[in-house]
Amino acid sequence: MISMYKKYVKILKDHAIIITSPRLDILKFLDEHHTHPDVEEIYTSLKKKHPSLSRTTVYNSLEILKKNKIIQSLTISGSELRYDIKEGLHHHFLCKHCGRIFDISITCPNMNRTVAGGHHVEEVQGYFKGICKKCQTKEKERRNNG
Amino acid sequence: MISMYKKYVKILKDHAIIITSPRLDILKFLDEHHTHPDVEEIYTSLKKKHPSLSRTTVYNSLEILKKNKIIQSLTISGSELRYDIKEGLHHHFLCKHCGRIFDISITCPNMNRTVAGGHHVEEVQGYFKGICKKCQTKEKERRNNG
DNA sequence: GTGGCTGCAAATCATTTGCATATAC
DNA sequence: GTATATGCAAATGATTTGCAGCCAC
Repeated sequence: MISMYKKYVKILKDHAIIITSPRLDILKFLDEHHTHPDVEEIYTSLKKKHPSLSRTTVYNSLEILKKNKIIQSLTISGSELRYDIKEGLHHHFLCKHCGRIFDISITCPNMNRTVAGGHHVEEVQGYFKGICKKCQTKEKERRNNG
Repeated sequence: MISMYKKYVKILKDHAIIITSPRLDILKFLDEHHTHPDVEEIYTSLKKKHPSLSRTTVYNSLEILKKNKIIQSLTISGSELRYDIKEGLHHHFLCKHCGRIFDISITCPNMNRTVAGGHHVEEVQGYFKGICKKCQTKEKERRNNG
């Protein structure tokens, strides 16, 4: 049981972060759900197993993981923050129809630059918005059948 | 006096948007302040000339200008929305030190694509974060003098 | 043992909503 | 004249803060 968490214990240890179950659970959740969940989704899902969990702890835990660059937050939705395990450089696509966020592997030489307009760049996020593959297909089917 | 607004009257007319003073004022403000202000800054500034102005109207006006693609909103700050007159494709840089947002003229062939990962792209925003030119200079001076 | 975390309740901040009045066309 | 915009106050929703008790080290 505990061994399932070995991977996440190591990540926290490597960053000298105190090991607590909320932190392990959140890390595990983000590692297993690459759907860019918001705080509410994470909270609701983990609350089932750990009824004493509070939203505050979710906020705090996400914050410390973010400060240690283990995860990142996305502002692409415009309302709530969404979270993502940081693995390799990738960008994001938001479907205006279904609201889902997808990883995009487009790379851009200019987007990896550490200097832009004379400013020192530490982070880059590319946000793409439109209609996702699945919603386009559904729309076509709707037109053909209707 | 009114002639100062001719340019903005035309923009609204061209988009078949009803002409009202809050809309003209907001458009003028954004055209003259390329600082990516938030609602509060716009509201506070215009309230001086038009004390009856309400925040709701600022929100409503920005919304209709955005729907007509005359302006765009940025989520780069992570808390409040910031607004920008839409003139040519450009991206944005947020200084983590002073909080200012700068336009970045970096272009990227891949970022203009209308298809990404099979999804249909309608909008693209590139967000860069780090330390701006001015804050870097200040920091250097501080080190040299201190 | 103790500093750092957790969890609750209350506070805050940006934004939205409902509705009466005013205004553009 | 009528549809639409404005402005106020109240509601909502995400996030933050203050603080008491608990747990990892």
